Amino acid sequence: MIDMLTAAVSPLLETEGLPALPPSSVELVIPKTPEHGDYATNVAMSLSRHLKRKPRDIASEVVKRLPVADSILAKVDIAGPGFINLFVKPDAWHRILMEINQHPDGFGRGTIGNGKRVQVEFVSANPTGPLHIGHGRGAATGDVMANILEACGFDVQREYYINDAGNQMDTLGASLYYRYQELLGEKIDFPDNHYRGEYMKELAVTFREEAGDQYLRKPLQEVLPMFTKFAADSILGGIREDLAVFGVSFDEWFSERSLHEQDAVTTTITALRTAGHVYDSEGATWFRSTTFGDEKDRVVIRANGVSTYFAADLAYHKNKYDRGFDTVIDIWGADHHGYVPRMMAGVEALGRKRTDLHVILIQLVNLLRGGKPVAMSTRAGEFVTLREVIDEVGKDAARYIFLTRRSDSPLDFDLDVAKMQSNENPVYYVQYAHARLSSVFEVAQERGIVCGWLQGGEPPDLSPLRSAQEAALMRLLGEYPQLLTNCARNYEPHLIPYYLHELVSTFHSYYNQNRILGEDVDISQARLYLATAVRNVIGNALAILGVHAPEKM
RNA sequence: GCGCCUGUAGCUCAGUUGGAUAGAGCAACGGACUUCUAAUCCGUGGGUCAGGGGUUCGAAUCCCUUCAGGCGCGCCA
Repeated sequence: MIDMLTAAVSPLLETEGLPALPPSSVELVIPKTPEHGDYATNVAMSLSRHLKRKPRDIASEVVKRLPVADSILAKVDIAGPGFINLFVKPDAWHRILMEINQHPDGFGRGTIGNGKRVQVEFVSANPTGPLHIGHGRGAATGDVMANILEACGFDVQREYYINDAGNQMDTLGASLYYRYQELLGEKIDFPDNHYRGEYMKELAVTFREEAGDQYLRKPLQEVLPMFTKFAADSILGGIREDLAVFGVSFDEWFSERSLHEQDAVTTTITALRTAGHVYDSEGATWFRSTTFGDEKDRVVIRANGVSTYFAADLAYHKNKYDRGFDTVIDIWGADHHGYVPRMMAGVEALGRKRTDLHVILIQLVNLLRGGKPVAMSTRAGEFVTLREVIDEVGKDAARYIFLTRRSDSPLDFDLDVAKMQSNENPVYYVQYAHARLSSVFEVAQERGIVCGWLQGGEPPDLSPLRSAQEAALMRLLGEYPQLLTNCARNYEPHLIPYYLHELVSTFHSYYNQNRILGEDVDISQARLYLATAVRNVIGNALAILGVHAPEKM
């Protein structure tokens, strides 16, 4: 459709001596009211400024060049200030159905990625405690973003960055050490700035089971590395397990420590120094991030000779690009937003474009129960873990709810609503439609109705699909590929739940008013074919969300 | 003090990147199961798009400003 319009408009532009249209300026919109056609475009109006002509005149020029006669267009109108309204022949909708049902898994898969290599780095929680609910939102967003990019033809890698360097690791090891001593009856004044969560006590019990009492009263310095390793390994193991239960897996678990071990931090700083982006001052080494728009320069090596976390992050991002990724997506908590400008500056200093890095910020999750906030105190080490949430409401509901908001706006997550098997819960609404559709085919089979296309046979005669409701349904189905492209281009996975809701609601309405398995064989066949397509697209979209599409509920 | 984000129906939020009469869900009220799943559907009410100014054919969307809320501003990670 877009190609056709562009083809009609371009010659007009050439005669006026103007450059060809950028593709984005020919936009097809689905109007709100049916009188405005199946599609509409505002090209005429956006051109009017360049051409210095009235929009309606341009519109009629464009319309004259549209190949109405032998195309999928039934009618073209000019309306309002210069909208071009396009009415599509039913055949066009039928073609969409065939496209879907002949390649159910391929439908919606696009090629805009063109095999470009993209890395999505997400969760990356410090291995100092179990994942909490906020990490869950990041996990769902990252995983689905990766699914979307894959569907759009990108070559995607999922990575978890393990912050296993720095003094927080020593703190972790010491925390375990103190809990262990406590367990063996020592009187310990547990230090304030250490990890005091309940999980640390449990870890001490496990440690004792494996190591016995041999470390009782041993000096901390002597045994710390072992305690640190044990704690980090166990906690990371738990994180992996929780993520697996949540349906999230990674291609690569990248250790921060490995960067230090390869001297990557030093190498990166040297490279930046050679390029003139690093200087010494006040005994420290600085990265001149102000060159690239940051508000002040940043220390990379402190006066005491120790490199900063940011220095490691520079090395890490250099490493990512060295591994051949064209684009890198980082998913961070929104409280890190102040960190974005310096990271962008770093990326540019490393010789990449700003657009080679995209940071998705994840806002807070407010956990509610029955509309009331669940008290969470990180200071006391008490928080609701991701695992507890999954165990209570299930993976599907959790994933879906995490994705029903734009990631940069805060999310209220009500445990009671997520569990509710009712219309208050958006997950069931969508899943129910899939189950309902599945059930139709089951009944069809019981009645001996043959759906040949399901076994690779020809589609039935689709001409009975003529009603406005059917057209609306088919148009929505046809929108799905465009939706995925939008999600990928704007890094916005939340559009999928909204799309699904609209598709499913249109279907439920249709289902209530029309009998799919009716008296008339031809109508039944055509409607079953439509139902097949609806089920395919719902299943497809749910698969991208990582939410189960049930046959029965 | 500076910076980023947010402000849309009673509540929670969308709004296709500047388009036509601003949309959903929940909550409220009234209806629909002898039928392929009522976890559904149909209908009703509900708005100064935080306020003000500007840009233009056209603004919830872009610019300026005021107000309100959240977050961030370390040689921490």
